[in-house]
Amino acid sequence: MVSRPSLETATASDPDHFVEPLELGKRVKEIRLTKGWTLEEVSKRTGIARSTLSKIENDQVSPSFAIVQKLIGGLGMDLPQLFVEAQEHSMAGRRDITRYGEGEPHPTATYEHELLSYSISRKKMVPFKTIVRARNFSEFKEWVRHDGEEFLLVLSGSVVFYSEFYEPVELNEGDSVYYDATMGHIVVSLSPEDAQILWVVAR
Amino acid sequence: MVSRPSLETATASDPDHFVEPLELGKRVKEIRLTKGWTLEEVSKRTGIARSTLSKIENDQVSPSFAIVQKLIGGLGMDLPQLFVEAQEHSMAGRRDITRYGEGEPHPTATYEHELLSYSISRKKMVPFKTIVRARNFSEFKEWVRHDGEEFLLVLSGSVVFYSEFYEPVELNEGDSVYYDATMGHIVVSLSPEDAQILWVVAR
DNA sequence: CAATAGAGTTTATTTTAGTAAACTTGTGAA
DNA sequence: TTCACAAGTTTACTAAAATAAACTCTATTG
Repeated sequence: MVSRPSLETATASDPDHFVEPLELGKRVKEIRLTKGWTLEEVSKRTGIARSTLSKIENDQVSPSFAIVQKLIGGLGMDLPQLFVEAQEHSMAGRRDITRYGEGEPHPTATYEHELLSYSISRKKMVPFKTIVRARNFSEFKEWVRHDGEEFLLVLSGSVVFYSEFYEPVELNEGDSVYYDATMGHIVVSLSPEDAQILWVVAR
Repeated sequence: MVSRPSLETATASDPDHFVEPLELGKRVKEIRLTKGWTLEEVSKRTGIARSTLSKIENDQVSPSFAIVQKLIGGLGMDLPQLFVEAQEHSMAGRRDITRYGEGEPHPTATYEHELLSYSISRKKMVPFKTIVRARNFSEFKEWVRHDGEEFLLVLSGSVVFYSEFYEPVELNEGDSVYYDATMGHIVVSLSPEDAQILWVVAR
């Protein structure tokens, strides 16, 4: 038999377009073994030949997208799961306390932010308390706008919440609003003292 | 020339393993045009032949995973982006105000929850205010435990925050804690009046 | 209105993925 | 030990993807 080049060889011969192999095979095998399935069982579930599955697990082929889709169906997982590294979540069993007034300060011209739980990175939410210095819509050059969703709770004082597609609305102590942060949004104080709010952002 | 079956035909002949085609081609073309690139430019960037790109965009082939990886690199996108339907996020341009005391009540023996922003579903975070009725660790049968991460802010009164892997800690008004919610966690009031806290959960 | 060139498609061919069947390896029963 | 067979790998082959080159279509220019 004429030996065919292995995947590795083929890839190495084309270094310009080498991409992190993503260890697809390893990942698939891992999932299969976790569920205690044999190649034959996965073959029945997916309609992919046993031999093909073996090659995929050993990185002897670069499966076509059609095959990858069958795999996903058969292994009962969604696409991101297959590729995104089995990232043990960074929060595992952790907690982070922030005492009153001891957050990380982030002052700006219009807002005075105090970042809470700043010692844990890579978390799903970012909570911060903000003293709203701004009194006027015009103090902002532009709508504030960013990815994700935002929750706002008025802790003290009262504010006006401006948002791109809605009329401005007054919010008093204890009122809250949940909104799409890609929509322009701006908050100004209405009370004599600067209002204080809690903000939580999630991407 | 002998005509070869189209992708559609091939798929249709194997209905058992038919999966949503995911309109990969459409998606790739969309991205390419957005960036104002020609097939030739993408070819140079990815190392994939112009003809192959054309076929991918027109769903005439089911590209191999190696090709998909090159595509991702060349188009400057990550994998999920390529596959996850350009899902208009459900929050698009929306906001939801909850006035003080007007959330959706959810009383339990130990906690009295008031769900905020309950009219928007499928959001990234779930915020609620809770009056902590419990005074004692023993009022709970089991650790409370669920997926995701949780942020807690004490709005009034003082509490003790018990968590599975840490010593109990006293939290007073304005203190906050961010933690992994899969770790057992329980809160009890310490002050004469029931403490009130804000909770935000993200999955 | 040729002639040229840019962008995309199709053809013809090579290369690689996908499969059935043969083979290997390991395990346990008789 | 030998037989059976179950799980996985490799072989030999077929089907399909990947490519270069030829082609089509538009738009532009002299």
